Amino acid sequence: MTENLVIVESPAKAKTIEKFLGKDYMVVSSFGHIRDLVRNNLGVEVEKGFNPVYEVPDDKKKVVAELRKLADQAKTVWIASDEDREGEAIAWHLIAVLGLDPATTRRIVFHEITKDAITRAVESPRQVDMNLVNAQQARRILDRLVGFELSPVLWKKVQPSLSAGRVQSVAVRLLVDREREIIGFRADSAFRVTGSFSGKNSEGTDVMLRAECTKKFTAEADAKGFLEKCIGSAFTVENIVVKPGTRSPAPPFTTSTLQQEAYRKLGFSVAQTMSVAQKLYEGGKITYMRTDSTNLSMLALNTAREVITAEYGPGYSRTRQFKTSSRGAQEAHEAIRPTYFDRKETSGSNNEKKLYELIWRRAIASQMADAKVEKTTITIGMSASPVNFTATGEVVLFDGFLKVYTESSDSNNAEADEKTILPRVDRGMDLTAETITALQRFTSPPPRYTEASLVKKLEELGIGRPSTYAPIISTIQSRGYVAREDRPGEKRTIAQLTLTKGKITRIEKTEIAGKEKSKLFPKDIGMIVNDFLIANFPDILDYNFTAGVEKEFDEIAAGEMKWDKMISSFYGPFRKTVDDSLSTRARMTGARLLGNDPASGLPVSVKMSRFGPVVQLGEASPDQKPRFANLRRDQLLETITLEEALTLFSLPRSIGTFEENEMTAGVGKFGPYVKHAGKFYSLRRGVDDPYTITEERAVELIREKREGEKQKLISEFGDIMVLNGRYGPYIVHDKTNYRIPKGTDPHKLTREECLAIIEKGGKSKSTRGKKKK
DNA sequence: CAGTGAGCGAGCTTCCGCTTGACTT
Repeated sequence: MTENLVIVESPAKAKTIEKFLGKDYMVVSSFGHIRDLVRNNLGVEVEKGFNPVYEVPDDKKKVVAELRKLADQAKTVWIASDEDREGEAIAWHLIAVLGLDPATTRRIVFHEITKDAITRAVESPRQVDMNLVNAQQARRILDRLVGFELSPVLWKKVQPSLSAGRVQSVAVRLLVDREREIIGFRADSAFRVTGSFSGKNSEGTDVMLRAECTKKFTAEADAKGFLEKCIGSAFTVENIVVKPGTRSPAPPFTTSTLQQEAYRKLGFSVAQTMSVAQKLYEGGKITYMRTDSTNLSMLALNTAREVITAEYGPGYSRTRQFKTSSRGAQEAHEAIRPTYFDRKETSGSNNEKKLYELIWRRAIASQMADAKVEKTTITIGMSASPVNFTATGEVVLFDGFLKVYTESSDSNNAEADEKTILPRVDRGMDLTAETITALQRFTSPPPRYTEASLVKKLEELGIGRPSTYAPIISTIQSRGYVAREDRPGEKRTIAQLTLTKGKITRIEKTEIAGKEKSKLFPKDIGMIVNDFLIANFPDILDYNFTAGVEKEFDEIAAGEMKWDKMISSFYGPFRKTVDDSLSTRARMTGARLLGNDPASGLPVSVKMSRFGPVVQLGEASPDQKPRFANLRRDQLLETITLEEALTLFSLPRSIGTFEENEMTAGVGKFGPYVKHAGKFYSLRRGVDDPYTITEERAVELIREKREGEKQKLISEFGDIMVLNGRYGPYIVHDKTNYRIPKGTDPHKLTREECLAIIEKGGKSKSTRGKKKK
């Protein structure tokens, strides 16, 4: 018989709390929500006042049965789910599903996980706040109505199995809008003039100084004219301005900022960051990783101060509490920080070590003193023109938090971040221009989103929650709306004029523009769905839709609005728009006529087909079948030209012979390939191109694959093979794979030993052929 | 196992937010 049963949301939290509460208390976890709207239909009885129809999902049945058993045996049940909308709803569902008495069940909340805080919480139990629960139900029902009414419209008007929702559709819109800005962008260029100056200062020291001209020249002739003026001009230090400044540390991590910095500093994807953080959390090394709060507990502030004082000295410590700035934050948890500040490093995998250190540094730095800097600007005047040159530099007088941590920025402009130290110069000092160069610089389009910068934007708009950022990124990719891709970029020519020793020379350089690494690109189906949704449901696709409904959820939580009234006033007009779009709108295919093929005179068009974007040559008629070709990964229906479309018909093409057999290059089910003697060889993504691949390279690929196959095969006994696979060596027999017992050398296995393993049925459980639920 | 691309129609797809394992050829 348990005296007290405490239910929390997370098992790791249960473990720590149990230690503080002593033996009269048993602490267990609900593993998040235990009940949800039914899965296979709308789950909302619209006619009955939007009555929600709940069920316990299959994967929660076990937890619920266990909780029910424990609750029956306990004298008092305490529900300690998080103190936010979702947590309150979990408490309410628990009471309903476990058949608890609302009057005697005690609802408590922990503000931090310390003995004091927990004892205090236990001393002041309350009852479930139904207004907060209703705000959650309204949120849940609205999301279900939007998702389950919009998606079927897409199935009818665009393609089956597509999806739309309050969050994902706006995430896709951000990417599509940005892509169109990039498509419409025309780069301008201007000449940036920089000079290297030399002189002798009042101490008699020779100094060199690089400075930038304050004027930019659009036309090359103007830049050249300016350089000509520089010949014979006198240069003088006109002014020196020294300004003190301070820099402050960033707040400790939230989910969103952790994802951004782990991407920028460690190259982690959003999902990777969360899975590594989960490991650290389960190991008790960091606090909870799904949080929107920058708040630190009193205990954390105090121990951080002790560690900083001991490690760096009292001058480096400055205790601060940060205000959470993000929209719609619910602050049920602390910021992400190390559980123990005195542990600078941790054990575990390399990634765990790296992420832990990042979290440690960020949290410690947030409790450190400001850095003191001195910014110097030197202005150089010239006799031949009113135009100036300026040099700026920065000196760190006191490093403060910079000793531990500097936040990275998203800009790929490393030059702009560079801080230089300037030499000592004096006002009125004469300078000689050693070289002056005018370099052509192009403006850049707005940057494409990375996974992490998209999360940042969503958070700014108050869309999505810490627990959903990673799933959102994954959903919009798995629906095919967007894809994470690299682009090699294109070469372009830039001009450079250099003035040295009274002579101007001109050279041309090349630079790579538009190179992208691991960026999110909208795909055709994403753009078509986006345009359809904006045309028909502009309100829901509005960037401020979530902010608007959140305001109403807050009113429901405050008891100032009825939840069913809010839902009803949304659903009326929404439902009408759904019906209108179903009855009036035509199918969307993104079709475009590009022109006519000069060779055959046939019309050339593009559209979204059942299997993806295609270019079509000719029209379907009883006596003629049109030809089709797939678009390339880096092409869009919206921007492809007639010329580009026509080259897509040149595959498969012959590229030469090898060992007396013809080689052809093409694109098949599994991507670009070279075919030779009936066998296929995949091309390397990002390296090879079926349109341009040479005979030599194709032969190289064939040889590489043959070599690889040799390595893969460890031994062969007729119908039994020992192979090297992705997860180590294994045995194949009769199309089934068998695990090799640990400690066995796969190279020494005999046919008899293999048979024994097969007999024993050391079968690896294969899900092949089975449908995943 | 290196396509397909029409149209019919059955039956299926789908949301967001809270939490962990399962399970890899």
